[in-house]
Amino acid sequence: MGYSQAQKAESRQRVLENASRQIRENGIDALGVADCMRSAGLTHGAFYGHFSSRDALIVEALEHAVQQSEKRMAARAANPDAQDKTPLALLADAFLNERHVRNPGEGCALCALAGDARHAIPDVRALLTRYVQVLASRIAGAMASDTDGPALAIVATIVGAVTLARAVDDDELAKSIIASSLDLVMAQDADVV
Amino acid sequence: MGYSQAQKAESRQRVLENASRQIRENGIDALGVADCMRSAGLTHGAFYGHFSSRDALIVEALEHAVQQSEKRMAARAANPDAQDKTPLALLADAFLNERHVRNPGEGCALCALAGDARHAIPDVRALLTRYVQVLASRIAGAMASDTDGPALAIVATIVGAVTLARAVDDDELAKSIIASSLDLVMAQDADVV
DNA sequence: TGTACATCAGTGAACGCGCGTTCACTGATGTAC
DNA sequence: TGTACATCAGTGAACGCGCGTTCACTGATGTAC
Repeated sequence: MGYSQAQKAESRQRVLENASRQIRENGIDALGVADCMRSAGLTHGAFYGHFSSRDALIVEALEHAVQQSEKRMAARAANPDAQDKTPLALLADAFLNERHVRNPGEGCALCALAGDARHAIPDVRALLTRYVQVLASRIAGAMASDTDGPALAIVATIVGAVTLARAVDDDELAKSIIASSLDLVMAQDADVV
Repeated sequence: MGYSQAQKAESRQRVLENASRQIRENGIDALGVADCMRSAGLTHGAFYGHFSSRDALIVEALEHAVQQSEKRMAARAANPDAQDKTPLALLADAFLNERHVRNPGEGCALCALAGDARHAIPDVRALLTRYVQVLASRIAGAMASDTDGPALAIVATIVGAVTLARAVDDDELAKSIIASSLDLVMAQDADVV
């Protein structure tokens, strides 16, 4: 066939972005080498020209997803619109909404893969561990109170709510989980004792 | 070889209990037919004398885990010791402790499998959905307030906290997640506005 | 600028492996006489 | 109570299949002259 050098970089990027979406959508175990190559318009044989192994792709795809999330968080924090909302409300809304629940492939990597992390390779656990800390410090920074106390609990509530809303087979229950959790998180904004 | 009828029932129970522990410990995908037969002291060929398929075993093993958790919750609610703790504190302590985090195989099926549910067969999702509702109504019943509002959020916080504590590769962070989440849950006991 | 050729992105067949599942077989159990 | 035999829990080899990985090959790209 013949492909230019520029096309190779594009191919690689396409594979990476597809894999990043697929692991969030279907889980790490479900990512097949042939699958993600096919969805990038290639055959499986070309895979090892781009990545040294399936595990290497998974780590890079997760890095991509995490970076994407962190960029979005930074952009949202710097964004001056919606000034009627507190910083914590802005952050919580970004995770606890129906669109995010319905589209794991484009959403937060931690919400999508928290359950997979325990069984994943060390690099994956390390990446998600760091992301937990980044998320917690963003939450701590967005809160009225100056203690870091509830930040990790809020991360737990957000991840648990999104995970459960996606887990249950009842749409109404899923909505209630999100609504109830959003209320609980927001309540932490006010009560500086 | 030759085995009595009573032994067959014992074998089946052993396979079921092993599978129930294994799916909580390693996830649903990781449960192999040969693995769980071997850990029950049998060879893989005998499997289909007990269960019609791998999926059928998974559903029964999960049912077993859920029933076990529900029994334990009922027993704890009826247990009169530790009267210095509120009913909600008793419930929260049962999930948010280091022993539970360290031993997913003997713990709550929802905390262990919330992330897997999204990719699992409908029967598994249905079982875990019901369990979410059972847990939420137990929490609602244990609270001072008479509104069901925060119950689902507390379920989310508990499941998220246990999932994250098991996910991260840093023991201190895991402990902080549990401690912070326990504080957040306990705080819901007091503030009847 | 035009030609010859080395490079290398991508193809598709093939590999070993582990999995869920099937099945012919074994031999103690437990029933029928 | 003792014997003959059907039952059936468990064994272990075999099956098809999909997976990650390898590799000989193809043909346009892009460089050297």
